[in-house]
Amino acid sequence: MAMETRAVTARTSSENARDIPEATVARLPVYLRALTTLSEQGTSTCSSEELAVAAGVNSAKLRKDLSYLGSYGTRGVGYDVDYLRYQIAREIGVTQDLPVVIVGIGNLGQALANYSGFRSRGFRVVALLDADPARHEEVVAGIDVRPFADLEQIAADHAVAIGVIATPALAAQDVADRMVACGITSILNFAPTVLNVPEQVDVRKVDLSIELQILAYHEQRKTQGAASA
Amino acid sequence: MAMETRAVTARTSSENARDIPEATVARLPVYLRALTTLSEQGTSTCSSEELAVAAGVNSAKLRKDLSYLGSYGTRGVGYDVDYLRYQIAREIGVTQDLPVVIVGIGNLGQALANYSGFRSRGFRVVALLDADPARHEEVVAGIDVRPFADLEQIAADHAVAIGVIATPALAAQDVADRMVACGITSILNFAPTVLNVPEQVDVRKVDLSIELQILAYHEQRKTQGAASA
DNA sequence: CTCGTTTTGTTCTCCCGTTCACAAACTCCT
DNA sequence: AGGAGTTTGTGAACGGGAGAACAAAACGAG
Repeated sequence: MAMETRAVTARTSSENARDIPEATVARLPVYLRALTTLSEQGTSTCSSEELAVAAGVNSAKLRKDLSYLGSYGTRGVGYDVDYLRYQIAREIGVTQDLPVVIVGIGNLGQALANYSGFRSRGFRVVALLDADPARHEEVVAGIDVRPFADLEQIAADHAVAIGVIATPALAAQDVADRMVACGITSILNFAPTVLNVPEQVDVRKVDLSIELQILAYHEQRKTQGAASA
Repeated sequence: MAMETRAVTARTSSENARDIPEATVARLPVYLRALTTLSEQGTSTCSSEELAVAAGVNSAKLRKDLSYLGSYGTRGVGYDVDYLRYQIAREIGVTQDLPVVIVGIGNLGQALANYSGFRSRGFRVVALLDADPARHEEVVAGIDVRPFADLEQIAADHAVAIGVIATPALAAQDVADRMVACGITSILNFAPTVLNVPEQVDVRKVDLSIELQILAYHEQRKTQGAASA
């Protein structure tokens, strides 16, 4: 317990594994994307200011974020785009493709299966699962839709650690339980439900109507202000 | 400029419009959803502890969040589910449906158009737009797909304030510019790009591969730790 | 070789958000 | 009517992140 607060600073032989603030971790993928774009445009070097603009953040914040990874820049010059890109990809852990399963092949699940960004950004969809037998005939994005019962076999075969839930809200908790039982330790949840999982399992949720409602709140504030003016 | 920092605390006659912390605003929709679920289960009253569990947050945080809206609970008793639900919906501004346009009717756009959660949570999709003429024949979710050029007309007819971008990354900035020109002041962006908009326009972004990459980072940390143990 | 310029890496300060802990307030039972 | 038991609402301490500002380091000109 009390030990853990110190234990995280204890280093393995790699010495590379410092703990990176959560806010920084959430921005690293944004930097990675911006660097990829710069690289595709033929830029080989960039300053923190340029990269910050491309990523939509403050340059001081960008430099501080990068400093948690190490000193990969050159003072007076800037950063080598491809080198920094590789270092960030390595830090995130997407230098080779990670296997992912998608459960729930409705409209959203199909959209996710067809999303090319997964493949190009370090992930490989190894299976599509659905509880509805009527869907097991289908092929989506070149992948057979298989029964949900196959989850255990597939997870074991491909060493899957990441699962995506795109089912209706009512099914989501059951799916999550089965995923956890299969050894999946990271879940991306699109169903509008709070998932109950063991502490060691990471869950991130994406809720479309929540995002819209946040916008609606600010929208209301704006128009209210305009009405009184 | 400098005036604005004080201006927000100036109250209109309603006196209800204090400024709510951004972190709280982001959680209000979660509480709203939890209250709806409780209401559908026939629960008429709940304590902060019960609601906190349903929403997946700490009960102290929940109470503090609600305190920004006013005192809608009863000490020693708890909260009236339907009453609190209405108060939160009113604060967010979703007591009546808000019109929304979706641009980009690919896989993701179709999934969004078919998503029933929009309608049930305070939004109404009034138009689907796509730049590809081949799609203008189609009907998705009972709504005609129309040319992107119709945006201005539709935005004016329905007083649309919220736009959803589900186009490829390259088109997103152009779409955003056109939306802003049409008077849209809130944008939900699914394209993997940083959007450049005037300060008064709110943008929220949802990036699927970024979410996965954040999970990948923690996944890597977990398995690295396991390897050394 | 030295000086000026550029840009990184880091320190310091401030602010927002979270959490604890407790007083105020309401209900119910006797 | 009064006291015991709950539960809300909030004051205060705490931790983390954001941004400004600066020192250290690299490069280039002369």
